[in-house]
Amino acid sequence: MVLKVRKKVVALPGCPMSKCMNLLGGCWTPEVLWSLSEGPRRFSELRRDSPFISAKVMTSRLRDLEHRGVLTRNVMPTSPPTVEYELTGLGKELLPAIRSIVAVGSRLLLRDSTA
Amino acid sequence: MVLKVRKKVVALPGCPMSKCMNLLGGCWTPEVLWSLSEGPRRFSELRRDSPFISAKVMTSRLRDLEHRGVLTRNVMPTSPPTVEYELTGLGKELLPAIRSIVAVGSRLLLRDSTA
DNA sequence: CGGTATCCAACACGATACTG
DNA sequence: CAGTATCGTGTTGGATACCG
Repeated sequence: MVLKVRKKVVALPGCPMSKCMNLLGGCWTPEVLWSLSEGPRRFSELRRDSPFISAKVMTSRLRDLEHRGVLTRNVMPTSPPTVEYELTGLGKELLPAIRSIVAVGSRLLLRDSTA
Repeated sequence: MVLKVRKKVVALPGCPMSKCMNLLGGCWTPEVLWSLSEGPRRFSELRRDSPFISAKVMTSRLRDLEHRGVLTRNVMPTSPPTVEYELTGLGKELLPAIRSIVAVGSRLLLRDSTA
């Protein structure tokens, strides 16, 4: 099992920050979005990107994001079913925030290893 | 009671995003940091900024952020005790990410009202 | 492959009451 | 003013097993 830090995110509707945090505040949500940021990916690819996310949570996160219009789910009618997830315009609008988060995180990591 | 959306944030150590989300992924954490972004504030001021945060959560959030080095807690030896919270350098490093989040959220709100 | 259903335990939150 | 302690509650995520 992976070391985990869990916290809850509660947000107030109508405020900009909440508007955004509602979309990316979910458990593992930023990771999923990040995986999708460079193009469409399949379910199993996403799972490989983030092996520590259980299938249940991955599914629920994807469904959630789909309902919120952040990504689309395309089922290809192949013999072994293939499903592709892709960010929508709305999803892509979230990327700057995610990139900022990653950028800040990277700086913090550097700082740690430097210190 | 306020409409709430709750989600958990689980993060993996060693990855930039987790590094940052660990710091601002907590419940109400972005709101608190945002309140502090323009200068030191007292406990009661913070509570007024975000009336929907219970005292217990506010305290725990502040303690947490203090331990992580995101903010400092200064107790002034006045007769009614006065406590001021202020962002540290680390805390200020998080602001760009928060600003991005707010910026994206604002755009999303506009989009909503326009649509 | 891409899920879904069930069970389960862990938190983390809100409310309340009390303190220096 | 600025908390802390306690209780009760509910959501949520992990694990496991199963399906088209």
